[in-house]
Amino acid sequence: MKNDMKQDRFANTVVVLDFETTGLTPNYGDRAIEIGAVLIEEGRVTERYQALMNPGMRISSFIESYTGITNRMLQNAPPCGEVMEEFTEFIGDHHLVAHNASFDKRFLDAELDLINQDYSGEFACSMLVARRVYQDAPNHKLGSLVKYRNIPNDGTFHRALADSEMTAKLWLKMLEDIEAQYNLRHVPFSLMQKLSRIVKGSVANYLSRYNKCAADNAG
DNA sequence: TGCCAGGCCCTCTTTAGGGCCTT
Repeated sequence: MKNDMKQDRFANTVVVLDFETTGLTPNYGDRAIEIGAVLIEEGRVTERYQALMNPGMRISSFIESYTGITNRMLQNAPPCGEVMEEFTEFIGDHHLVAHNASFDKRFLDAELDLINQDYSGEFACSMLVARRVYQDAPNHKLGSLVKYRNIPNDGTFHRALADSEMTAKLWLKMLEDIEAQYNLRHVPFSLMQKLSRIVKGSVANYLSRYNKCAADNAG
């Protein structure tokens, strides 16, 4: 715990990303059709990235209706490889956040594999943290959590940049809520990763120990 | 056109099953 606190005391810069895709799994040939991402630095969004990409196949009517992204819109979009090449520059070596991160990580890994690219940051999942921190929420879908915490939004959902902006606001709200509720000055990325993994009901216990450790370090 | 997954978590559990969440 002490090492975590030293390691990233000042490293809360993260890229929050969201993919729109042709389906649920790259293992069955699904591809990314849109990437949206924002960079959070010092508790605010400082940069944005959004791009449609042509997956080389027609997308289903379900996806057209779910995302509002049509085959026509993708017709003249650059190919996935071209966009992902550019996107790797955006993410750099930052840590990464996504809502249900295992989904976005699978697509990021699959698309980057195809162009022999990689990334060095670690993932954290806003959904898993929210399940711990907002146990009274009706459910932990992104839209529900945005409503639950009264996070301002323009009503756009299931588009990559809008969802990544929403996830970023949720992430910042969770940091704020955790800091206020557990009297913490700073909640580093690694602590958010840990919170998503501890068993239900032990958030308070874990943070109380974390607080004591912080006090010992200060002393 | 319609289908497909996987990690996490809870419980009526651990030699398992099913819901949640993402598109």
